[in-house]
Amino acid sequence: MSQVPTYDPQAVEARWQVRWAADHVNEPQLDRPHRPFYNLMMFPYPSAEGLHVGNMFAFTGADIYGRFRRLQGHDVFEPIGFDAFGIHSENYALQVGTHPAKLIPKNIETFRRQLRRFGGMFDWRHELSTTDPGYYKWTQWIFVQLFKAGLAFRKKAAVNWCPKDMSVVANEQVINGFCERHPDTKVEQRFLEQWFFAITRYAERLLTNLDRLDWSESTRTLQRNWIGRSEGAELGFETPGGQKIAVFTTRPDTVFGATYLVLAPEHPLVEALTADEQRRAVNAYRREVQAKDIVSRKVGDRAKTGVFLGSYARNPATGEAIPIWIADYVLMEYGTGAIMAVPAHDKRDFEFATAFQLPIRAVVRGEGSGPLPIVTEDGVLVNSGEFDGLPCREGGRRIVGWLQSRGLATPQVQYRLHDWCISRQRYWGPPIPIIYCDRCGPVAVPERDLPVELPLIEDFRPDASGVSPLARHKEWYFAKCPQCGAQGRRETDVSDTFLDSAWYFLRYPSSEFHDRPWDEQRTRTWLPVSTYIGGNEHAVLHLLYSRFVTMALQELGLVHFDEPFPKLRAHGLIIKDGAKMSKSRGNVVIPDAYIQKWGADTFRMYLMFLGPFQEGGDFRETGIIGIRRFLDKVWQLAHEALTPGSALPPEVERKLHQTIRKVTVDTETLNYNTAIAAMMEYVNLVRERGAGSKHAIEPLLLMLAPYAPHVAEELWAALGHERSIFTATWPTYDERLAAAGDVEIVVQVNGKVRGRLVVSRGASEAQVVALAMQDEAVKKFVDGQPVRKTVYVQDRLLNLVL
RNA sequence: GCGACCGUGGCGGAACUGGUAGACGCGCAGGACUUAGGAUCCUGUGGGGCAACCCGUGGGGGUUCGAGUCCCUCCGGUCGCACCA
Repeated sequence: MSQVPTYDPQAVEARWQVRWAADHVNEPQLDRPHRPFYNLMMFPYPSAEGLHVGNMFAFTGADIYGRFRRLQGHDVFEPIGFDAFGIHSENYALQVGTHPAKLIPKNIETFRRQLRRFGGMFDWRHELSTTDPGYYKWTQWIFVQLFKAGLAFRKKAAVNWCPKDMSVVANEQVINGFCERHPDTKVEQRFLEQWFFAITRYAERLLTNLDRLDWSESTRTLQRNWIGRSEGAELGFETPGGQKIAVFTTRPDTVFGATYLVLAPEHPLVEALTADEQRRAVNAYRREVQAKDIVSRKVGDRAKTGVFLGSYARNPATGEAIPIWIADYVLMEYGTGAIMAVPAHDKRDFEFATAFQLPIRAVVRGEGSGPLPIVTEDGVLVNSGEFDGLPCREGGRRIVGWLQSRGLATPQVQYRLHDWCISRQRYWGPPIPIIYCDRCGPVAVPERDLPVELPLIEDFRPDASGVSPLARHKEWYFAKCPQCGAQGRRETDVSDTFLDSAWYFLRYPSSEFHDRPWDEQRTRTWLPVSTYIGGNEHAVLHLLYSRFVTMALQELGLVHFDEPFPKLRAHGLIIKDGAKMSKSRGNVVIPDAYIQKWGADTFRMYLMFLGPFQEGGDFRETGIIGIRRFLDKVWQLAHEALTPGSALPPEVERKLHQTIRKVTVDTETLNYNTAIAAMMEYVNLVRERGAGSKHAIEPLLLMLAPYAPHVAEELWAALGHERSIFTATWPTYDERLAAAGDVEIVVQVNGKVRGRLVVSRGASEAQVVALAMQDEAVKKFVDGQPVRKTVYVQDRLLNLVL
């Protein structure tokens, strides 16, 4: 009997990583693949701290899936890259006093080393970094395409300004009024002229397409809520001065109960509608509101404040003159910036009317009719003229029709989604490729002049002026107008990082082409992405932006599909001691030391064994040993299984087929934890029966390969195979063999388990009942009483009801 | 406040369409082998009870022959949205 060598993960893993690279095993044929499979994972932001377990958890789960598909005969393309532009990187660079252009390559180097070490099946030929001019050339090119199509435009608007970042940020980057990157910093409101992408034009499509995407329901719900569609009508309230105040409402049925109007303090008509005697009060209020930051204005159940303008408008339904107020609970950015207040049927209006003693008129009678406000849409209309007695919904439709015929209403759909503000008054990003010319206006930089390179400047500090650092760089700032040749000025803002990542999946398969952003043939072959795996923290940001960009590109005829990620799976979060890992808590786990100690294979499997991949798990290092013991056992078994061996004992054979079935299903559905448990059960049985032959072990190694690729390769080779295990084929199972053998049937009396019987599969009810009645325990509980009813579940259970 | 998800041993977690609750692993206890062992192997391990049995999936109620799974209600937690008209 030969001596079994010791399992030394470091040696095994190093050996195979070198072999894989040398033999190009992870590099699929991109031009003529048989069964292309694009396995995408969300590329990391290369932080200075290096890859942490959260990243590794996500990448391992995605890599297992890719390797699984590979073994099932797909040509799997699994690229990786770096999302290295952005305020986050830049802030860190400022903090440590190193130029990001120096810092980022170092970080990327670290990430590369870690990503190679953990054994991902990456095709390194197609690595990309968003900071590479060869990449951001095309980010700028996309901007130009959208600009030419009228989808990128400049607009002066109230935008979110983060005083820490000293830049504007998108709505999606504001969390409860605080900056995404600075949870203690409230964003402010500034009126700036900024570049926007017209994502709202796609709101309806972004919403309806969700129905046909194979995404987890939670992610789709997040996007739906974010888009925030509401149906209603725009109603016109006329003033004696001839102005028409437009209000958006989702409850046109309650218009008879509108007893006053409220405009946002910033509403353009405020000036004109203010009566002289109210002017002082109105101006004071508007100043007060302006001084207040957005957060304290929007968040919380603040007491209502407001001021009467001193003028009136006509309720289009009742014809009554109703007072016009301004109040900060009405927001300029939603709807028309003005509302009709129906205090009887809206909580906010009710509070306001109560505070200022404004009239409250109920126009809906609900079931039971509780105290005001009655907000239900299930009631019937009252005090509404000819519409009395109609149910709310129908009444609403009829009222809109009636007002529409008088030019005072239009049915309308509103979205919560805003256009995407992409300007950033910062340095570390791709310059927006626009030149301002006094004669021609904003002109796109011609394609031949792209990229507009980000100049390497030492003084890249942002300031609070709202003007980018690039504006201080005069020789860069001035440029000739591409249209008329006159002296022009470059746009000095850079674009949002989320634009970089909104198209990276298009670049991967075509990354070697320098004359086109993506090759048409390659793109037709590989896209859309087969499976996308990533974190739910990007549910609205990255995923929504990517969908928008793809839709726009499709409409421009630049890609052949409108949804980039037909199948998306969100992984869970790894937590530590019940809490999210974060630098401030000091509980961030860095994988390197664990990989050093246990090896990448053990660590990969351990992470996957913590819990369901899509739910995450709690990291406790005590459990790692269990996985190591398992791999040790596999190692031992494989080395003892060098002979084909005789046929498997029936029990082992059955278990093998059951295991293949379970591991196949569980891997496909990303239930890696239970797949691993099934392999453990199988190994336990093989050992118990001493059945460790080649027959028993080879299928196990194939199933193990996605999870622990290095050790699987090593043992596969030890069993005499010359080619990589990833050129072999995933094992198949025989449903008949998996189901063979006897079964244990539970016998219940009145629903309580009283005995167990082993019978052959498919035994009839009569046979089982007869056997059960002979069982001592069962007999005791039946105790001679007549059995009123029997419930028999084939191969599972018999219940005797007395 | 609104919406979604969740609550199972000492711990992480299993349990297909309602059908043996606690798979698998950690930990723990006892034993074997050892100079030694934080290595390895074997046995046990939800709680109570000597046992027969009884009780157990956050609490209470319901449907059912049968409920962790379905329904109602309450409690607790996580996430998302939050004066969106």
